[in-house]
Amino acid sequence: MDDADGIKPPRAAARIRETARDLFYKRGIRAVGVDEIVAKAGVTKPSLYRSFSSKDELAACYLRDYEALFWSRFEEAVAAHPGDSEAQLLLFLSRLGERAEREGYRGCGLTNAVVEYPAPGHPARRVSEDHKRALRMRLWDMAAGMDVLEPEALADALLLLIEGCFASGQIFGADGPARQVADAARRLIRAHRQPG
Amino acid sequence: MDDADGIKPPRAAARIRETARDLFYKRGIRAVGVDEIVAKAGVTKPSLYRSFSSKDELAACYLRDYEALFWSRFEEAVAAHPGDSEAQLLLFLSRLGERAEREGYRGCGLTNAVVEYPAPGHPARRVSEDHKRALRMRLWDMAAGMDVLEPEALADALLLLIEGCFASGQIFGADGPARQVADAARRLIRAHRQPG
DNA sequence: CCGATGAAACGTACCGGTCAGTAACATGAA
DNA sequence: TTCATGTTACTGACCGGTACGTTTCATCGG
Repeated sequence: MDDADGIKPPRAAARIRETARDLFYKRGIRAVGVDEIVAKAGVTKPSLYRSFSSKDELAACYLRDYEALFWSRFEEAVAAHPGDSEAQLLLFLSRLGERAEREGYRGCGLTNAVVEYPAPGHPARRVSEDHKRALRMRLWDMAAGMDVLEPEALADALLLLIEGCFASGQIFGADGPARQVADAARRLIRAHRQPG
Repeated sequence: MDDADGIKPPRAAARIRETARDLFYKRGIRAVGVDEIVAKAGVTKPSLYRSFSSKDELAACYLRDYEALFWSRFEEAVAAHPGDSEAQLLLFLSRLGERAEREGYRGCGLTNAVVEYPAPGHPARRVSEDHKRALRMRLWDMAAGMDVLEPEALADALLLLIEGCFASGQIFGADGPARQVADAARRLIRAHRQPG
């Protein structure tokens, strides 16, 4: 038995995924080697390559997991204010602003992957780009329900604030600009209810 | 004579700096090895290490060069509208928005370096953090001259837009949210002239 | 003019270590 | 048995970094 409580440890692939998620997020994908992943996961390299065809594929898997986490947070805020897309977004942003000021915050794993892998078509980049396009469309839908004059422009401006929060959070840490994200969004939404 | 036109080619250190700037910006610092830099620069590795104590130091040098380029663009916009900090900033942002949509745009080299090097105290990260703090203070000064109620909050919100433009430009390319940065800033400034 | 000298800049060849990835085989449980 | 996993050892390429020999050239005394 591998565990004193009699609880079976996760299978190798699952342990690798969890470990990769932690290491890739905290230190970056390129900075972490597969040897360290398998060592920290308590598995071996062949086990990794039995479940993932390459490190790039493992990175893509990490990003898909990360995206699922992102949407779960997003939908949680949406569910808290049914039918009120402005309140939904502001709740999401206020929570994001809090997270971005916490120690160890490293921004958005998907955005970071785009920075780490500029080559078009890279598996990791592809996952990230798809996600960002989906987020943009989702914001567009939400902005359309906010009674503003140019919902498309507002949605894009909100996306700029969000990405700015990701970046600023990991640059400045506490007491940085990230805390302004929800307030800035609120003012921006209001401004978009007036012409020009 | 080394050149048919009688023009002496740049010395090794200068060629290395130019080559490193291109490669580091386009592909990322971690992704580029010193072998490739010296090969493309037409020099050899010992020449690199005679001028730079390490790759990290070369990266820091690249970022200092990058910062100089950033400020030159910034001050150019400032000089175009003496005494009008709002016009100064909006000009800078409209130009930034244009650049961010161009092919090959890779965001801000300094922000990218923070993503690539999360470890505190890393030479590259230190240059980037210092720069971002300086930019934040500069924006704070400019916002103070915009006749708004909370210049500090406005400055931080503008910084979020700027960082969002850096990120979105390299994620979406053309027709992305980055083009909204100047317009969003204009609305945000106006919104900060009203209470709440 | 001459050849010697020293210093700076440069290149050849190499170091140990780490990278991602694999082959062959052993173990242990269902 | 079957099947997931671990063990060991390995590959070839690449990593950042360096010991050491070579070229270049200005400056000298004579």
